[in-house]
Amino acid sequence: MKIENQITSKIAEAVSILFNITVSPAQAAVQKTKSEFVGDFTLVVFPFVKASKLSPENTAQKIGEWLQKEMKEITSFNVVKGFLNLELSNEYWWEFFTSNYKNSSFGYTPINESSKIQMVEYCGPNTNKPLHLGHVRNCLLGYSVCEILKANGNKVIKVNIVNDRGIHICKSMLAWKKYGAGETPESSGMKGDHLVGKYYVEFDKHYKKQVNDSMAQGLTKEEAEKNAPLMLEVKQMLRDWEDGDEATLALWNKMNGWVYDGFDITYAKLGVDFDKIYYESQTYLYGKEIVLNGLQREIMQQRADGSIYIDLSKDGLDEKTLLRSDGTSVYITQDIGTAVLRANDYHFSNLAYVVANEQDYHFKVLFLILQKLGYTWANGLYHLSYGMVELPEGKMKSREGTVVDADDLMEQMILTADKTTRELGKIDDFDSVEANDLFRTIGMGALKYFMLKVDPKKKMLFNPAESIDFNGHTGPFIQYTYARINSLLKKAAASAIEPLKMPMEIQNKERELVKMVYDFPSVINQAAETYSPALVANYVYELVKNYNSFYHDFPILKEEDSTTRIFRINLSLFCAQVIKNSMKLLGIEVPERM
RNA sequence: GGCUCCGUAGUUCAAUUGGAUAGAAUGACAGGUUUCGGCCCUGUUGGUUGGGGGUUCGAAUCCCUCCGGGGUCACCA
Repeated sequence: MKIENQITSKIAEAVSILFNITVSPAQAAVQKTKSEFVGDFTLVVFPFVKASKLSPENTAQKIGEWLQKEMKEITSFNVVKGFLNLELSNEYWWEFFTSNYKNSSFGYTPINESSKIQMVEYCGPNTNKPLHLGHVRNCLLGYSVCEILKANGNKVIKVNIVNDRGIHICKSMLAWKKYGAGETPESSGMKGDHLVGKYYVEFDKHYKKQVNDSMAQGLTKEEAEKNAPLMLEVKQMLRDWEDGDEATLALWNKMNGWVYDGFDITYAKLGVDFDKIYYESQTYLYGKEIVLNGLQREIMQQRADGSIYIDLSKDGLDEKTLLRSDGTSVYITQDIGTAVLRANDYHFSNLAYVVANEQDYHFKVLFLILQKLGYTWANGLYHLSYGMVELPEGKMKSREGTVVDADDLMEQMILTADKTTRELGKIDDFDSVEANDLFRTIGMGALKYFMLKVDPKKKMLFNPAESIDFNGHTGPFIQYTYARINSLLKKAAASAIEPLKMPMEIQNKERELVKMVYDFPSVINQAAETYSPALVANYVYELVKNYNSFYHDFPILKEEDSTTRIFRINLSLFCAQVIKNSMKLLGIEVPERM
């Protein structure tokens, strides 16, 4: 049992005996003492002053005295206004330190048979264009959340949903057929997803020209758009696809194949992966029977024209159409089908969708419908609604060409890491494989940290110039600290064998570090509960800053007192381990040297 | 317009979920045994938490209102 919880239950006991009141665990809970004050844990006593009929100071004083008598771990306390600061014994912290400092999986909860199954959907690409900056945030978040959930003791299943059908992919196909002259990834040397994306743009170009020409001849914009030959052709192509026309399907398969080869490269570079990929072309028909079944059970209604909808007005939402009058599915119907399919495939207890907050309304409706259909697992659905990525000049607009491409972005980061690292000249003895691996580690570390340090729920500004910065609150800063500790530990290898004993004197900064690594498991827990990698990112940064300050102020290998020296070496070891484990949760590697 | 999310140093982000004097980074300026790896460390500077009201021992956080911004309101996805 964690010491905070022990203290909390003792506090409940204390106020019951002293003031004759019963309090909730929340009221008796302690929090970490702020660093400006002396102490380890703090109780806020204001909620008890009415019952104690004493001043806040005296209330705190009484509780403090009682706790000090009852708990051997509490050696002293002080009172500032209504705040009771408790200080734990060095022996307590020492006991914690010695029993965990060598544990390479410190903070991680093991997974066993009774672990919950947690599914996470992320990425969600379309097959008509390459991944962009928005997908990057999505993928990094999704992957990191999965790592955190695993570390918190869940069985995690990572799934992707690929939007591989519909008018958008037909546009690329048609343009390729008309203007492509048989171009392939091999013949052009282009990555498959980029090649297909090129023809999507190509379609738009020709289409716009047709529209403009018609408008010049006096048609309204609407008429021109609707009747442009290209638009009519592409709609016919979609019908052909739905009818199973062989030539159309063959072209579709070929071009999607190119795209998937391209995506695989991008996923690998990003360091993300999936246990199962769902394709909309395979699931889009599945929701229909569920809706029809819902109609029979009168959960849904039918209009005179045959379309089927659900009335959510009693829940503060609107009517939502689920099947068109011609009987075909709409987007949300596919999502209903896919969700049921997944529940049958994996029997998850939770399913989190990593999708941008522009779809908040969609998921509200989706979850509500699934609940109304009576699926028990529907209560375990969660929309991890993250904020959109914006650029200094505003939103990304594909029409204005301001989209930041994922592959280009990663390449830029790695090139910058290359340049910066070579300038420092510390890795002159690396061969080219080692060096390239390092540049990738640093460049991707910078990018990942930059995107994960901000609260997922908030929109974020992506400033290319700042993201590439390696100083301050950045990934490379953390990686550097790790590499430096690693170098220290290598040199210390011999002396570290001596037995670890508690030093006579423990410095404040050492004590702070011990307390910080002690927090790691609860940081993981909180990050898992709130689906927030940002908590881990900010925690590890704080730890690194504290370590650097300690490193600056105190000798480690050069410390003359051997007991203190051994302690400091092992404290460094413990910190390095927690840094590494934290970064792993963010999907970021740490280099042994840099 | 309805619904919804957001607004914190010049800028980018924090703030233990209602707790102490709102903290970091960056920028600017000033400093520090580059020999345990200086991609480091220490200062100074910078705030009416968008404005106003309310709730209470206590509000950046909860409620109301106004101002400003985003998203969303399809038989599109």
